[in-house]
Amino acid sequence: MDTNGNSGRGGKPTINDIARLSGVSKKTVSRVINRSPLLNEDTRKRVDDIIRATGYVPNPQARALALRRNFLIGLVHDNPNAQMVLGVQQGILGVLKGTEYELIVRPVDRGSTTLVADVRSFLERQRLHGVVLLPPISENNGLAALCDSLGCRYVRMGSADLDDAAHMVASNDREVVRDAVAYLAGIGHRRIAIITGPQGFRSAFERRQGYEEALSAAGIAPNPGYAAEGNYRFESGLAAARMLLAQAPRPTAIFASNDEMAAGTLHAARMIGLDVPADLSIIGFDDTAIAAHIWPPLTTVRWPIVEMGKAAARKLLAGTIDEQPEMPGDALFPSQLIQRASTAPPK
Amino acid sequence: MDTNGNSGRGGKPTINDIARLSGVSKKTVSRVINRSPLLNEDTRKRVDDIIRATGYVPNPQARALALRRNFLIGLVHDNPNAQMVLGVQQGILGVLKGTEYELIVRPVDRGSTTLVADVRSFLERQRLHGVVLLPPISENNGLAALCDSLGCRYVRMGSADLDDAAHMVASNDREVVRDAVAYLAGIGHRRIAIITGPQGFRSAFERRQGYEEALSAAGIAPNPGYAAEGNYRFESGLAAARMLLAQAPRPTAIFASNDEMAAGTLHAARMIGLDVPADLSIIGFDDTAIAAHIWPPLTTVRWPIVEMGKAAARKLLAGTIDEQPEMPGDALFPSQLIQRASTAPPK
DNA sequence: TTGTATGCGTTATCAT
DNA sequence: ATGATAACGCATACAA
Repeated sequence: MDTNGNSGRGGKPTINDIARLSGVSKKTVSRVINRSPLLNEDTRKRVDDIIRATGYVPNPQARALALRRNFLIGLVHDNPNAQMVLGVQQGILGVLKGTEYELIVRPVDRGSTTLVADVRSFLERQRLHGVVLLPPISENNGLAALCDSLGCRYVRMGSADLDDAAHMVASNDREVVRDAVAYLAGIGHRRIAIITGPQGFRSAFERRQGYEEALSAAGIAPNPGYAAEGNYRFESGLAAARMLLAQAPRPTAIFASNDEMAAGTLHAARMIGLDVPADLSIIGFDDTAIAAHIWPPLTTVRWPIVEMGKAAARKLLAGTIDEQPEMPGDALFPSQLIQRASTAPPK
Repeated sequence: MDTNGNSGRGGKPTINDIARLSGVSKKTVSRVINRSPLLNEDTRKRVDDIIRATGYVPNPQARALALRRNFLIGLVHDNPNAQMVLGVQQGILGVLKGTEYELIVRPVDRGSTTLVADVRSFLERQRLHGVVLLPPISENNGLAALCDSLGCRYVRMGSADLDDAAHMVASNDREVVRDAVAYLAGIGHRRIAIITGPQGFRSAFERRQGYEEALSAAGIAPNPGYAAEGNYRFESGLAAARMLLAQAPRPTAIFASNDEMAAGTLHAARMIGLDVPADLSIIGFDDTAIAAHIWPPLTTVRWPIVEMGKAAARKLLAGTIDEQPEMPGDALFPSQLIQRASTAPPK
């Protein structure tokens, strides 16, 4: 027996109400909802009018059960960078707005040995439409394979092409760092040091590669003492910079692989009485809020993170009735060097 | 006919598989899942063993349909402050971890005339277990009433008690600002200015009240020229500070209602050659990453935002099988003054 | 304490 | 092009 359909008293209208009101079967209503091509235009319009008039909205829970798939987009990450998580969220949500999709946020522990198993049970339970994988876990090929095997769409974000265009939103870290360091060389610096990100992060690798390529292009011999590793945190930048600034001869410029470490570098310089940029030029990476607000305002690299989040969401929605038009730049996300006041020619 | 249950071939086990395997009805299995008290301990254990052995997990979509309620917690906000959104998320997710609940993030537009209608359709569609309302929209009583009428649990976060304990997680902004300004007075400042937050924000109101109460307690007559309004952004802080510093006599200390505006104040001071803290003391609010990383490190107020997010989630989960123990501090979230290097006695 | 029948609101299958 | 009927997987009412 089919009793769902509340005959107008209380509650929200169901597909049966619409069917009864428009004098068709519920399957036909379903076809209207799902934009089935094999539908008489007249009946489509008639049903559509009733839907609009009643304010009917399909029940997502029932659809999820029947389709064995939810209208949810997952954001799976290991909180590498607050600015990034929030920027990506903002981008995704901007695209999801007005669609029937919602965003569900899922932090994971990249160090855990059960990482893949955790994500698996999450995906199996929630039956998401798709997920966005943030670095560094986006670099895990096992996770991508898992999504595939579970029939869950995915898009990986990262600093290099790890996957095909449908599954990847990449920035050009290497290239832009090459430009940044070339800029330092161009204004006369020869003793240029780097504070790298932690080993195992693709972003750290790419940025260091860009640094080395720029040195090489400028004919500067790499100096092992001019490279120190940080972990993307302020304190590590401070420590790394102190080490770097203790070298003889002292570097006249430091590229820090993110803004937080650049801020640490600034503190380190100040602690030994160095003026920035007169005695030391500093370049950061990310263009977080801190970059423009410290003194001197930091020359840094701006990463179009919100746009990348949007692109990821658009790729996930491709082929659905909520499909968003692919944007021209969805394949390439050029970062750019933002020149502020922390860089100057060496004395 | 009852055919769901896949007899072991492919797919994940359903409640019917468990029922068949343990020789009971599916209703009994359902009782085990939902911890029904009226259950023979023997059968409970037997079914539980099968569940564990098979790795059975109830299908959330089916439960949602039958219960007409989802196992989702919503975070509804209007992005007032990135740090805050992320901190609350972190707190909520920390509590949700290990439970069957997930977090769904929903930005809204507080300026929209359809705000309440938007939230209504969101809640009606998703049938969330509960929502966390962030300021400033948490100050909207209509939203709280809406949640109530929809049978959706809610917790409001804010700077003052707007609701009963079960629905409110509040910080003591007024009190802590009173302490902060009293501290300035205590080290000798008499000309203390304030940069307020935007009108209409309860946090702005509370912080200003705290400022005025402290002045009054210190026997300092309020000077209208020593108050300027900002909008919580860097640029507004910069502009407000320039105005304040143009007053004669010039204030020797400025309390900025958040860190970003405090950073703007620092820039304004530097632009006219003032030394901080020798010529001007500055106190901020939030203890965002920027506070500790600018120069000089900023004296500010630390707001236990992550703990507040946790408390909100715990209140939402109260009474469920995933109930988390109430923590001692779940009613009170004392902020504290973090003394760093941007404050000193006046010259 | 446990089981039977039925509902939850949608989509899929297979007719016509 | 449209409809009748059976899934989808779990919970509730009522019976036993």
